[in-house]
Amino acid sequence: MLTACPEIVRTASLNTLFYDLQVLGAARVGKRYRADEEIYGEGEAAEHVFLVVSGVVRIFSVLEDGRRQIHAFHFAGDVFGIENGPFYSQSAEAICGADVEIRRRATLDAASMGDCWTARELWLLTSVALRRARDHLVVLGRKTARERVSGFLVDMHRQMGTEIFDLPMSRVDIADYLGLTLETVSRTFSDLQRRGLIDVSACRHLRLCDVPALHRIAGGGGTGVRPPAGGGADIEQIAV
Amino acid sequence: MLTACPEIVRTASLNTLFYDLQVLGAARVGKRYRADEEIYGEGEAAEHVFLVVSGVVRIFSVLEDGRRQIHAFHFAGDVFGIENGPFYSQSAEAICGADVEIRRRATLDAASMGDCWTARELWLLTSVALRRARDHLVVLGRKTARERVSGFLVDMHRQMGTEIFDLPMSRVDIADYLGLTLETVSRTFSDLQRRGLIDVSACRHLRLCDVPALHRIAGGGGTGVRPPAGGGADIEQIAV
DNA sequence: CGAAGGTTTGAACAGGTTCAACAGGCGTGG
DNA sequence: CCACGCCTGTTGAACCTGTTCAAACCTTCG
Repeated sequence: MLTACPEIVRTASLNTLFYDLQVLGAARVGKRYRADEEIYGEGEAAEHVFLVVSGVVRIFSVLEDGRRQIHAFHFAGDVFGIENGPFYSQSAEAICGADVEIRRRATLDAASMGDCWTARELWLLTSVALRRARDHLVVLGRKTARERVSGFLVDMHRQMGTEIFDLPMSRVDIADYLGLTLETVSRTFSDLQRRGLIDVSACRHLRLCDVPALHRIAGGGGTGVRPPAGGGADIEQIAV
Repeated sequence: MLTACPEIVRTASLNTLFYDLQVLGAARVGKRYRADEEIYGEGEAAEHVFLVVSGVVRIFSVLEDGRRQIHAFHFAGDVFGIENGPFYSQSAEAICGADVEIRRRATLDAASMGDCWTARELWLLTSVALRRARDHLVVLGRKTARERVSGFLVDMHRQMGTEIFDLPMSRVDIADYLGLTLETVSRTFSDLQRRGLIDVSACRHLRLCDVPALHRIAGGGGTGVRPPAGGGADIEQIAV
């Protein structure tokens, strides 16, 4: 830990990849984005990678007729914008005011060519994104509105670390993330409140009164089925 | 190209990663799976990686109550079963009789530690899987039954390379892949046939009469929106 | 204080599901 | 060789979840 470089330490605590780049002497650029400001658009040349320092970022695709699917929300410490091909395959926008560290992708590419550790770090980040995307596939393909919203709240709880928190995103964002309409999301919130599972004091301000119950409603494990503790050779008997 | 080792050449034509492992002297194991046979189950120790040589494999998750979501179908030349963590996060089964090459994951791990090229190959494979998963997210989250089925047929067309082909998977598999019920898939097939877009002679045997129309119905690009040819700085104006 | 955007709620509607019956193909066995 | 049964797929009808359209309700910010 290089105490001579406090900025490095701060970044290091957020993400290993950016720490590596720091050590390798990559030029450091930070930028503040305002709410709803575009960070990059689908199809643009993928020349940078990003690290959320504060705030929240949404990654999404839009169809010709305007239908939008949000793939992921990224919070402080999350890296996004890693691409293997020449173009960004999704768009990214800040949801609220957000500080973002930016690095040249060329630097990263070069680093990963010469340093297996960096290459494996890239792989790890992509693997985690893939696992999440597949969990999300199960949600969008097979879960009901109530299950989706409950699972989303459990995820937010895990992210925030507390039962009481403010949602950084609007009902529309949640709807576009969960493959629903904003009305259905709103109705489901009201329903969960009526059942005493949550407490919506100011539409963005939530209190989860019964996380285990929400977890149960979400079905399985927040999103998708997690492997049971302690190996799983006996799982074969459960599988269809 | 080592003509002295014909097996290597064959494998090389299918996949770079497995070729690398071959060169590195990894023990070669192949296995034939029967239809519906499990290859691995979610939660099992992830000790192998697989390459489809012939046949088709489905990757999926199952919820407690039996709801199933198929994440992907893998055809000849596709690698599957690559995991970053200790356990498989999905299950895999052969859809029809399938020949599969199997390699020890430990070998791959060792290779990727010492050889950046292998590490980057792993990253590439995971990146492609991620891009596909995200395209699939848009389909499951935002598309209608007709769009899903049309997009699926276009994808199969791309995979098979011809307008006439046999579907390797059942209606249930297609439904679980597209987040629909088998009845809806069947009805949509009938509907597309009535409109003269496809010709279903024997329930598995298809002829796509109008691929461009199917592509159009699918909305955007088979699945998801592909970047336009030749850069895309001007895309910013299209993005929401 | 007033306007504007985000949210809630209501009522009608529709796409897809569910349950159920039927059809066709294929392998088995008489 | 044909009959039977099983499995897969198709079709029908009722139903339901979530959507759509519309109005009212905050609440926040200028």
